[in-house]
Amino acid sequence: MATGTVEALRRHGLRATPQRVMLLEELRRRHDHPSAEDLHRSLLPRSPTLALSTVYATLESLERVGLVTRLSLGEGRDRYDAHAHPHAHLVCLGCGQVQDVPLPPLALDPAQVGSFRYAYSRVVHYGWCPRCQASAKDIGPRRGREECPP
Amino acid sequence: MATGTVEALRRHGLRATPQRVMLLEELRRRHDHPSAEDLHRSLLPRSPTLALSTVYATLESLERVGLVTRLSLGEGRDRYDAHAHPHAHLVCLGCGQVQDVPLPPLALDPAQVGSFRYAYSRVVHYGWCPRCQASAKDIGPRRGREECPP
DNA sequence: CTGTGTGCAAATGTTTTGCATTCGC
DNA sequence: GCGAATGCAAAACATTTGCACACAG
Repeated sequence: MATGTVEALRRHGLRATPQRVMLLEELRRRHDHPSAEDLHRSLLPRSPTLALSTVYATLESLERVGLVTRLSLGEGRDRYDAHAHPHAHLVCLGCGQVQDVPLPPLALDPAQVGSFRYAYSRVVHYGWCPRCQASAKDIGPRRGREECPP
Repeated sequence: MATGTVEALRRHGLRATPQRVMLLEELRRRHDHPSAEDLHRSLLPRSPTLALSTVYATLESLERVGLVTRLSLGEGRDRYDAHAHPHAHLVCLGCGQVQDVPLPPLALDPAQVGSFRYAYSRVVHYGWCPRCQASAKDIGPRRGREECPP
């Protein structure tokens, strides 16, 4: 299993250090869109000298070559995702959990984009997960968002 | 012109303080999606004692009642938008400028959302503006993003 | 008058940076 | 061996918080 990861790194021109292999594997295994610190905490038992700044540096390298995507959802910290297939994200306004959902086809009118050279799009849906619907107002929205059209 | 702003604030249950009026007017006038500090810098000449923390507090109030939208585009600081009509954003990967574009119709399959209570969606398109296409590699991407499917 | 909003300073939390050492290739 | 990556400490930055005073309604 390490093999696939090592090859992926090399194929993208990155040196396969143990930290990078470990981090990419962890990120490919998880589907909860962890933050840099989440990843650091998860890996520390297995690799007690792993520095948080190395996690950041590694995530930056992986993002630069396209193996990882950074998500900024306005929670104060960024989340990371190593799942390649294009998808949208569904965020719970109560507890902040993020799950992957299929990407609706985006009919992007070239006229919209004007003279921009178009690269890609990101779609995020917001709503309330079952548990947060139940616990009603117990948990306030993370970083206030009550309505907001756009 | 101040009148419309004052009424908008009251209609949403907010006290119409000079700071709130000034800030909402500035934000409604601008189309460049300024950050809290951009706004503070713009307003300081007109209101020399305006505190940055007041800008943040005010933006939070305005966001809470839906008069303002906060955008987290992964630049390290958030941007704000007071234009109500639903729209998507088009971000230049070179210089970071953000413009409003029409929102493509999102065919959101209810099954996708599972048991979430759906609230709203955000769509961001990325690309290169004409000027950054020209100056090719002069300016690196803000906070590295070269490809990235999702 | 009452309670919310403001200004100021200090704290918080995340992400970045500088630099010596280690290690992949 | 060479250059890139790591670990550690310190810095930088945006944002939040605590609290006394001011002011909108």
